[in-house]
This record gives sequence, C-alpha cells and structure tokens, in this order.
Amino acid sequence: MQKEITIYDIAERLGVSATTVSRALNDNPRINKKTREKVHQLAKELGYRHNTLAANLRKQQTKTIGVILHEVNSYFATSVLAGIEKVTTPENFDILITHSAETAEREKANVKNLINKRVDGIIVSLAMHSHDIEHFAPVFDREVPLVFFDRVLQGAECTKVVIDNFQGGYDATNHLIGQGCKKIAHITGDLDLNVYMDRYKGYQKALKDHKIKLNKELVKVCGLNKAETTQAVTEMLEHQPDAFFIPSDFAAAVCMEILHNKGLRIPEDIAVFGFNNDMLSDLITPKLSTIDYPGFLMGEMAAKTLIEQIKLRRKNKNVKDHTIVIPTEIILRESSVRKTAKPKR
Amino acid sequence: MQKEITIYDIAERLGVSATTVSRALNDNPRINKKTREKVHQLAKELGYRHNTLAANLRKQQTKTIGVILHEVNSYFATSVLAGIEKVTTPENFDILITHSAETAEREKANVKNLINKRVDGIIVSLAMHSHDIEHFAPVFDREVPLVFFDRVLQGAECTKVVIDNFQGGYDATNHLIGQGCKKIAHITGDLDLNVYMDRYKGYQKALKDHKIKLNKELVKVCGLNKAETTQAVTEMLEHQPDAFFIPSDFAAAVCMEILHNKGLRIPEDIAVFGFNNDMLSDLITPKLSTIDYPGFLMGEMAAKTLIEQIKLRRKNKNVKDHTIVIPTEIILRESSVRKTAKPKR
DNA sequence: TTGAAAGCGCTAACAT
DNA sequence: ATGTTAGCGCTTTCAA
Repeated sequence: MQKEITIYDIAERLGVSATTVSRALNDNPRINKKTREKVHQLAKELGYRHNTLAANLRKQQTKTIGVILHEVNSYFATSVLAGIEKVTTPENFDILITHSAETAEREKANVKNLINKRVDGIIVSLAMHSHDIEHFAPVFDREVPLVFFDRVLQGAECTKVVIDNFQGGYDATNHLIGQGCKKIAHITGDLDLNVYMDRYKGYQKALKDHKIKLNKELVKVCGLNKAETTQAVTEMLEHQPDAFFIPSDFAAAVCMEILHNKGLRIPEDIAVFGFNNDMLSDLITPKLSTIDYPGFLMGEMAAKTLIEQIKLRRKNKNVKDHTIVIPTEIILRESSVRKTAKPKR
Repeated sequence: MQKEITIYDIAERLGVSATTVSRALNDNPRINKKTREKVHQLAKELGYRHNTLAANLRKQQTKTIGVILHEVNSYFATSVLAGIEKVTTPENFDILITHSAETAEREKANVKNLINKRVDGIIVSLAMHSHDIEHFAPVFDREVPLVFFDRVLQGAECTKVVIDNFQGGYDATNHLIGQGCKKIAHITGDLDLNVYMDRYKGYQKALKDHKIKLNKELVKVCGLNKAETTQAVTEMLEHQPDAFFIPSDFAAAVCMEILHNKGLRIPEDIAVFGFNNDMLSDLITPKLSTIDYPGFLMGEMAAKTLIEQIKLRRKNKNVKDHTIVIPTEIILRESSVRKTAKPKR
C-alpha cells in the first residue's frame, strides 16, 4: 500500500504549516477562507484521511462510548442498541459493543478493554452471573461516566436506567387473577437479578392483594432457555396450574408449544402471560399477552444520560447519580383473555 | 480525576527506562524475570492502564475489525455477529460495529469512519439501496482487507462469503411443487440484491423443470416489512395462489396471520414457505417450513477469511479474491407439508 | 491570520 | 539485559 497522506504532506505542497492545515481541515474560523478551501481541495485530491487515533491521543478523548451487553442475541438487545445509536450518532459518538455472554469473567475483561481504549463513557447491562461490581473499580477510580441499564445491582450507588419490573409483574398477575385464575405458576430466571426478583415481588404482591396465598410449589427458577423451560413447564403441570406467568416471551412461547402438544387450550384451560413484547409475541397463535419492555427507549435514555455526564465531566462539574425508571405497559392479547361471553373462534 | 499513570511514572519510581517498562509489561523475554515482576507489581499498585490509543498509533495497527451491517435488528444479524466474535476474540481482535440502516449514504459515512479509525479490515453486508461499491474506493486504494458477506454486489471482484440462494429458492419451490402446488405466489424483496434475485432465479428454474409457466402476476416485489407484506399478500390473494414462497420468515409469518384471519387453512388450502430459519419459524403455528440460513457460520467464515488476509497483508503478500459459498439446508415443517399428498421428500 | 514547538503514551531500531 | 532516541499524526499553547 502507498503511504498514508498526513497533514504534513499537504502542508509541504501548499507551503504552509501543518498547524494551518489542521485548522483548515477542522474548519477553524481563524483560517482564511481561501487557504481553507485550498487545503480541503488538495486533501481530497491526495485522498487524505484524518487519523482519528492520533487526534484522540492528543485530545485525550475518543468520542467513543463502550457498551457492555450481557447478550446480543435478542430483539431487546438490538432495540437498545438502536436507541443508543439514535442519540450517539447526531452527537458524533461512536459505539464500541462488547458482550459478556452472561459471565462475570468476560464482563471484567470487557471493562478492562474499554478502559484501555479510553472510551469516554460506558453503558452496561450486567451479566447473569455478575454479583458485584468490584470489577468496575477502574471505571470509578477514573471517574469515567458509567450508566447501568436493565440489569443493575440493587443497592449500588450509580446511575441506572431501569423499567418498573415490579409493576410489570404486578400488572400481569393482577390481570390473570381478574381472568379467574387462582393457581398461577411462575417460571422465572435467576432471582439474584433485579429484573426477575422485582417481577417476582410484583407477582407476590398481586396475590396478596387478592388474598391468594403464595404457593412455592408454583414458583420455579430456571435458565429460561428452551431445554430448561421445557423441563420446568412439564414438571409444573403436575401441580395443575390454571395460568403460567413466565417473564420472558421466548420461554412463554416454548411453554405454549408444550400446552398445545398436550391438547390444552389457551387461554380456556390455561392462560399464559409473557414479558418483553418481543416480535414473536405478536406472531404466535394465540397471540401472547405480555408486558411491553421499551428497549429502544431505554437505550435512548441511557445514552442521553451518559452523554450528559461526559459533558459535565469535561467541565469538571460534579455528576450526581440518579435512577431513571421507565414505565411499562401491559399488552393484553389472546393468550390470557378469557372471553366470558363468546369462546374465541 | 487523577492523572493517568504512564510507563514513565513506573520507570521513574523503579529507576529504569520506559523501554524496560514497556517490554516488561508486554512480557518480552529479553527482560529479566525479576524486573518484569517488579514492573507488573507496581503497575498493578498504581492502577496503570495500557493506553491502546498510543500503542496503536505507534504500531500502525489497531487490532480492530470494522463491521458494516445493513441492519442489526434481526436474529440473523446477531448470529453473524456472534460468529464473527467467535473467531476474533481468541485472535484478540476487537470489532467495531456500524450499521447503515439500508441507506447507501450511511454506508458511505461508515466506510469513511472506519478508515479514519484505521481498522485493520472490514466485513460488510451491503445496504438495500447500495447499488455500487464506489464508496469503497478508499478501502481498495489503501488495500485494507475487505470481505463482503450475504448481501454482495454481483460481478464485483472481491472476497465474498455467501450462501447458495439459488439452490435455496430452487429447493423451496421444488418442494412446494412436490406437494401438489401449481400456483406458487412469490413475494420477495428488492431484486437488485443478489440474495433476492438468486432466490427468484431458483424459483423460476424449479418451475421450468416442472414445466410450469412463470406467471408474473404471481410475483410481487415489496419491502417485506409488515405493512408492505400485508398489502402484497392481500393483493395476491385475488389471484388465488395455492402456495406462498416468501423468502423472509418474518414476512411469511405476517402472511400466515392474514391467511388465518381469512379462515384459510395452512397448508391444506395454501402452503407457506419462508427463508432464514429465524427463531420465530419454529414457534408459530403451524410451524414454518424454511431454508436454514447459517448466519453464525457466515460470520465465522467471513472473520476467518478476513483475518487471514490481514495477516497476509502484514507480510506484504498478495491476497487473492475468492468466493466462499455456504450450502443451505431445507427445513420442512407443518406449513408446507400436506399429509394427504406424500410424506416429506 | 499563520507558525514554531511541544507533547499525547507508546514502541522499536539501534546502541551499549 | 537495559537504555537512548526518534517518531507515529495530530492539536494546542504561545508567539509573531
């Protein structure tokens, strides 16, 4: 390959200094318009490319935001990313995406990597098996702005963007009870995670409000993947529940398939309620009732908050931690609505 | 924030040179084991972080691969990313993900950005509306290794990783004909894209092999989103097709919903065939027949090929372009298999 | 409006 | 086994 063109090459040919070229290229108003145009012109001719690396080193900022996701393989993840991008793009921030595959180990490596790359800020959703945030110490020490979203550590003092998981769990359960369900099975994920714990608490509160006693046999924690869900649902059926509240649309869909195969009617025999409002919840038959999880909005809020903090920090102003709670919305569809008057179809 | 620790700080405290520190940190064998340990020790104590920026500037390589996706909001996209990551992570490459939202304009901006960032190589899937690769000129000029995957430009001389879309289209159509279908509607995407064009060609070939005349009224191009698909399907129903071959699982699912609402039975009245083997194809009712699109494998192959090229280039060896074709697999499920006819295959 | 000089933090060729 | 020196390409004081 030919050598890369630098501002010095341009400076030399034009008989000006590199400083002038740099300024002209950055459209600094202190540079004569004519000079500026000449520089731009020649740069284009020579195929000059700005070296972001060198500029960043010098400026001590990268205009890059690191994102650590616990998993990328979901509609939710891509929605969040899209939301983040919506606010970062106009602000000229790049995003460096890493994922921790649900392990604390990879999460730690990602933190280190992002710090080494000198990202200006970090947005993170904790891995399933990340039970403390000690490995974020390098971030706190350096006062690199940090925003947690979705999967956060309860109690930790830091900026967070979450949805109201408690309310979501409450609404779902409350609705099922309203449909006449009394034995509502709850198959959920790791309760160390705020998202599942809060939904579980909402489930409990709704039961309590309706004077239904919590039956621990109807609650089962599993990985919510296909295999584990299948097993959990199969086991649970022995207790003859009249509803499943499974706070993951994918797992709820898996559940529905099993019920189909057993010849059980949804929602007449058993009602099913999911969580997330994933694309698939609207495509399966019957359509799945769920709680809308506004990933795009979360991404947007997280990025917005982070960029604010980055700007404050540049001015050496203090950043105060706060928590942003995004409201959820209950989406009622066929899988849980028992038409008292007319049986469906 | 406190000032960042540099190798000079460590060097000073230890009474050695920065070079020694740099070497020690990189585990260069030329450094005395004791010195090395002392350096590592102090680095840890002081909270030293390697400055990747400075190192990259100096080394003239970034160990970063740029990825340009036409869209990130799909199971396919995340599979590809996962595949790419599987090979880049052990090789210590980072990935910088950008997306073009299907516009040539953003694609162009992304190319520029990645070049400015001095990525070592680029993996790209063309945007829907990118009809030439002129904007990749800066990449070619610099001989930055480049691998196209999935959405590629027919004819262009460059390394590509694609699946056998023609065969997929052929197999799907052939199967439908085998099920007794004679009026197979084909609702597809922009035919300027190799993926849709090749599937269409496969469709045509299968018809021809079975002496069925191509009826252009049964072929309709649209954006394959919910709204456009709904309209296309509704219009198409006026021609009374006995099958839909819609090379996108999502669009096929939308189609199925419409058929449901019209009271048409699948596959008895109308068979439906998708493409991609997305997660949802296995969850909807009836389950959707489709062509498996091995995104993970594509990502893996693309990254592998790219890294090979990057390594060759470092040695100033020549890189020769080639095309890797990944075989597809037909997945037969309920939406297309008529039990009365003949058992599958 | 322009330029000279310094330096961001690191690595590598060339000494010793 | 370790050090000296130079330089990657850019921006930013400070001076003219």
